[in-house]
Amino acid sequence: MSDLSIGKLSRASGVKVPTIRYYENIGLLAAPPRSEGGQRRYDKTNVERLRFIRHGRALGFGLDDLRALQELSDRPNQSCQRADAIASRQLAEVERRIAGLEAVRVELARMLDHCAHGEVDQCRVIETLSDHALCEGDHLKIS
Amino acid sequence: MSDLSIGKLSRASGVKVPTIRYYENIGLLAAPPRSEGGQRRYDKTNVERLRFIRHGRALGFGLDDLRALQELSDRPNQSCQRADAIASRQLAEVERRIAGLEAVRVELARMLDHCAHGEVDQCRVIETLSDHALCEGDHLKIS
DNA sequence: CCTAATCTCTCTAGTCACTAGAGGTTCAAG
DNA sequence: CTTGAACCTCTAGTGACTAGAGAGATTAGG
Repeated sequence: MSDLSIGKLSRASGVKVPTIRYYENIGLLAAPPRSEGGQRRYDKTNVERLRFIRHGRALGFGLDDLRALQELSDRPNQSCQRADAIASRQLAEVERRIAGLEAVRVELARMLDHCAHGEVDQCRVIETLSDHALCEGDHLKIS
Repeated sequence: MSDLSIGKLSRASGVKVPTIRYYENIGLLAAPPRSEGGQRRYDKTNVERLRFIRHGRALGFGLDDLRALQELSDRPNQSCQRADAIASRQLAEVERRIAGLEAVRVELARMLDHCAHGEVDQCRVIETLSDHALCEGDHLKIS
């Protein structure tokens, strides 16, 4: 019930209208019923669903991961094997990212501090970023 | 000096061969001199440069940011204003990401724990990700 | 010096996750 | 019942690559 147009769904979920249609296209969001004239009519469950996607995306999950996670939540009472696989893969990835971001956070903070009373040649971001030390956890997305 | 082929540069920097050519195409890496037969010949400074790009990318900087940062490092002794702007924007973004990932890390860990002896309906990752509380810092890339 | 294996060249097209625009139709407020 | 906002489909463009075809260059071994 509560019959939302795509525009209202967009405002409620924070996902842009064309993006919602795109998600439908690629099968990430189920095609909703249509009005007489052919316009999409959603119910509130879609708001939840899109928020989930939005936050997941913002945190770096791929659409495939989100699709998998959604499927799991659609039929619970299954054995957890698949969920477990997805989750532990994601956990490792998330931890790796946190570590990398933490390193950069420190460096950016230092840079801002130096910059507050100096010149660019005080800034170590470039050095820091070309530093080979960062390569340890080098199963990065970027080859 | 030290005359690297594109393949050697690739191995030394960790950036794939086609990606190096792509960076040249879009003007992120200067076009190097060529051999008699027309092959690219690099020197060691390019290794540094590509490492910088690689790490920056892996940590979420866009190519435009990296281009800007590079330009700054090419002519230091400038005022730090621009570098500062880039850096503080990135710092805010990085901190926001860390916070979000931290929340997800906790949820994934809990999920794995539940999954260890249970069913999918115990899993709260989806709830967590659709939670509106995450919306506070809502200047997310994903609109 | 010659050959074979390995690189490298350019170019086009594909990927992911959108985003923008054209050109046309439907809905809902007044 | 009109009018203007919102909706429809479709194609094409974005960023940051990645893959493949087909042709030419380089280098190590014999």
